[in-house]
Amino acid sequence: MVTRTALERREQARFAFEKWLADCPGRQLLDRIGDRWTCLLLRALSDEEQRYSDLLRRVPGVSQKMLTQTLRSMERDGLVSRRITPSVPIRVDYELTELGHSLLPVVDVISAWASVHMSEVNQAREAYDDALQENLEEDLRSA
Amino acid sequence: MVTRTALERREQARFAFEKWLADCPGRQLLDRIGDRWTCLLLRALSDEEQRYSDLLRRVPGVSQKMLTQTLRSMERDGLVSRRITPSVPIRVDYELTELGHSLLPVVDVISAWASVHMSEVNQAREAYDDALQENLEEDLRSA
DNA sequence: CCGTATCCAAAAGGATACTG
DNA sequence: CAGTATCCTTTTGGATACGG
Repeated sequence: MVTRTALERREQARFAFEKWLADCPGRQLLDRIGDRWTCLLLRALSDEEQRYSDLLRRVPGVSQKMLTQTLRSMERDGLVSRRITPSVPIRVDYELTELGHSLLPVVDVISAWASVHMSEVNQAREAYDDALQENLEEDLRSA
Repeated sequence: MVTRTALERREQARFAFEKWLADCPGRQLLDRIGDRWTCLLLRALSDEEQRYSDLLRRVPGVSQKMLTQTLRSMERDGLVSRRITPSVPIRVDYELTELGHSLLPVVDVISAWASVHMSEVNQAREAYDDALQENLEEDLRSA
């Protein structure tokens, strides 16, 4: 019989769960587009290919590090293609692949829901925070 | 003339950008559903209301802390409603609001794209990593 | 021009123990 | 039963400096 400590069993269970989670396709996609820049880059590249320096200017606030990192992982996942022109100075263009294009409708659906309903969310948020505030003050008075 | 240091100007620019980013509805929604548990909970609650302890069991791997935290922020944002039955022992049920329900088609679109295309993404990923590995070995040989 | 490398701060999230 | 509180690790992403 194999002896296992509680820790080992937990590690094992956790590993199995992580595996299950990684297999859930929707979760994987959210890991992919849920970060700070991927969606913005998809949009920035939706119409035409762009060179690195243009993206750096067109996407407000992105740092060189994050631009490179995000573009690399998008390339790795087959969402963009990277074309190098070894001129002087060097020029690199990024373009959405077919797979990348197929993702645009999805982000459109997300944006559409957001532009319709996000105000409701923000209202709910304010109402919730106000109510919380009231309760706090009430607690203070009764104390 | 107002004198400002470079640091102040950067802070200012950054603040303005954060504001712009916060105003982008799509980005806000991704911040909302892009976390580890929100989508899973939306699905778990899609059919019928569930009590806290059921959710804890039905959603594999979620901790008490994250369940409570996620449920709270969903409630704050008007996606779920919370009903307390002060019996002994106490009972708390969570139910999707109308707003929460309206989000289900969105996560369906995400899941749909994922179940169709995620295998392509994984293939691209492997191909990319393999190519990278080949290059590494080549570099070693030439060294 | 197009990156890489390094360091660092903030945030997310898990483990565990405790409470009304 | 339904949480809170605390501690800790991991991940994310920004700032800065340097390189081909």
